[in-house]
Amino acid sequence: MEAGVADMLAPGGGRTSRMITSRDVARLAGVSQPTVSRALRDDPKVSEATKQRVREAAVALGYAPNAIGRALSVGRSTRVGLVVTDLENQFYAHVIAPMHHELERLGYELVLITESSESAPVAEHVTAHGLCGVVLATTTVESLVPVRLRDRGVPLVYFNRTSQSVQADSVTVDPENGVRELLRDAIGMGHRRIGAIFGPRNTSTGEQRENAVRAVLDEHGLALAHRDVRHGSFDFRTGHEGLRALLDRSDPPTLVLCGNDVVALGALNAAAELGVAVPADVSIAGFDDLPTSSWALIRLSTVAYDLDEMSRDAARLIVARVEHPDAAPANPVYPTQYVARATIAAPRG
Amino acid sequence: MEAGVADMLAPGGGRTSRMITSRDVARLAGVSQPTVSRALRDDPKVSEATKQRVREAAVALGYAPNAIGRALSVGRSTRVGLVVTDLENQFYAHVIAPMHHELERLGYELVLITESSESAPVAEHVTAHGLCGVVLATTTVESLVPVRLRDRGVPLVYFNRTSQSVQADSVTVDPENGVRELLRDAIGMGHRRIGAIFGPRNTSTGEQRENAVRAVLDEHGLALAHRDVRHGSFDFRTGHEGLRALLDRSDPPTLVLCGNDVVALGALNAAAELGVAVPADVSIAGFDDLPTSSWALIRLSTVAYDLDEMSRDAARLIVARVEHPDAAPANPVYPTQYVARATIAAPRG
DNA sequence: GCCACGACTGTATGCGTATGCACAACCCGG
DNA sequence: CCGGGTTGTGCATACGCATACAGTCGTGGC
Repeated sequence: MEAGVADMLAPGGGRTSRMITSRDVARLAGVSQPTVSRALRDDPKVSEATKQRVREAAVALGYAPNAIGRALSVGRSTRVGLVVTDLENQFYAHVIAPMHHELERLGYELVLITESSESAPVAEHVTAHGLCGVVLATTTVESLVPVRLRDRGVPLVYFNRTSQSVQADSVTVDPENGVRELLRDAIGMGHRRIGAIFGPRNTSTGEQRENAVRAVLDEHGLALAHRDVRHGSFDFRTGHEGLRALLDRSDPPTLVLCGNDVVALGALNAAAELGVAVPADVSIAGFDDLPTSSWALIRLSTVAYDLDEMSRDAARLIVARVEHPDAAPANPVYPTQYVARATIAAPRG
Repeated sequence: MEAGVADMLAPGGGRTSRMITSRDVARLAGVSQPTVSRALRDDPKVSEATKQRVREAAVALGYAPNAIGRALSVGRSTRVGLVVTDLENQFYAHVIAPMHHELERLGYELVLITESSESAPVAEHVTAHGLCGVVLATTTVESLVPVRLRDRGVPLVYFNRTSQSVQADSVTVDPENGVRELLRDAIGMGHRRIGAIFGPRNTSTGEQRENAVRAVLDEHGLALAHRDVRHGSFDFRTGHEGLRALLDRSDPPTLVLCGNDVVALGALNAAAELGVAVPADVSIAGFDDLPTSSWALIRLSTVAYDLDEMSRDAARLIVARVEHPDAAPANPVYPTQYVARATIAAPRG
């Protein structure tokens, strides 16, 4: 709280001191600036003795090469953008963390971009921020963002999305196995009246999960009643409002499938507010298996896949694409499994 | 799934096309490059007519000024680093989101830095990434990071931390009021045996909250028994293991205060696993009031403050410091209130 | 013993933008 | 009608780094 001690430096808040450049290192090492550049990048054309001298000088001065200068010089940066909708959404935390880590390991940086309603800005971010590539974790099917990017020749990878119009690397999950296991279990328990709170209709992830559910139900001779399905965003509120709407009727579904775990968490909490017991009165299922879903207070039955690996792979793919623009696109698909916990049980009666 | 349609572009993955520069715009608008630069930055020395022409040309070409070039030219970037420990920690999601948004609004970018165990890298990140300033949301009291940064003249703001040695802007919360309200309530309900799972001993936030608790307890003639207090990180695991340890005894505390909400969530879930009822068997309190804490399934009684505003202010402060290095430091403090929910009730017996 | 060649290192230059300065055009008052 | 000021624009250059190219050695082969 108290300031007290007279600090020994200038009082006025530090003027930002001049940067230490490769030229400073060059002067100290007694070589030219380009030699420093080459030595520190371990160019074989520089003698070992010189490298040693340069390295010592660099350490002595606390020199670190300036990424700005380098980016300008080589014509591209080492910064990849990650486009998301909502940074507060739990889901994204678990893609940002591994992706950030992997990119750092590869010598790249992660730049967060939140997609505002308009589509133009995203493409401009790229030039403005000098991005070398973009991971799209949010685009709706008909979005113009990917075509804009492709038009500008910006390397691109889809995260949990695909597109017919723009061919590119992608990482996606195949919901089928998990959904099949889940429904086999649930239907075996006696669930017939099944509802759903799906994600956005205009995203390939949303569509894909919805299609998987409908297909598997069909195999069992079941179908979703139109009045038992809701659509919305992949967020808490969608699940929260969605479940209230589904239960606000005389004959609600006995099992509600949610577009993802965050939606399911919204639904779970809505049930708690309504005094509706889960799974005694309704069963609820999620998709993603976020860490929160395994909490003792939650115990959400859900469809799991390796989100960490998927996020790291996305990082690897965008880097590979940036460094080898002409390589064949890679489109790994991650399998899913059903994780049975405590939110699905046999229906009443 | 199928590739099908022959795409009309080159098959080999796009070569990244040449960037559109201010010179291109200049050519199209029939002016010189510097004029473009001035016009787009709305320099009053450029005539309105010229500005108009330049703007049109820029739009026509889809030009966006290149941040790299600009940064190199002006000698500093518009990128501020945020140093955190763990990107998966819920808490940080709620500081990153508002901070990112505010920085963007101010024309700056957010760069995430996870503090690895070593302290040296952070300082090097600054030069390497060309950061113009840093927000430290993680530093332990004795860390060398702030002094290193200050030595290099890097603008700095402490987030939820303070330091005696390095004077700088900061945003901090004052736990006192919230803690006092909480304890008045709890002690009024009959709690006497009170335990705590505090955060790290070597952070000012941890210390400060601990001190506040001890001081207020003292006012009531109470004290923490040494065996009833645990220390750890501000994470789920600390709360989870901490509560198990505290309850693994014949005479456990009736109320456990947690260093923050994430710790409290860990404790809450540990209780659920142990079959210990909250608040019937133990009461539990948090600190931060994260969105999750107000879920119907959680209903955590906690100490609240305006984390959004605090995060935005941190963004504003670092920008102000970067732009006016000699201004007097600002050290806003955010007040706290107790939010009574469902995890604190009168103890048994 | 001379030339060709390899191994290093220095020189010159470019990346995209911003800015100090020079310069041109114009306006207005005297 | 001319000079000084004002306004608008171009020119030259700098930022830090990387790289093509030129140069300088020294060495080995014949």
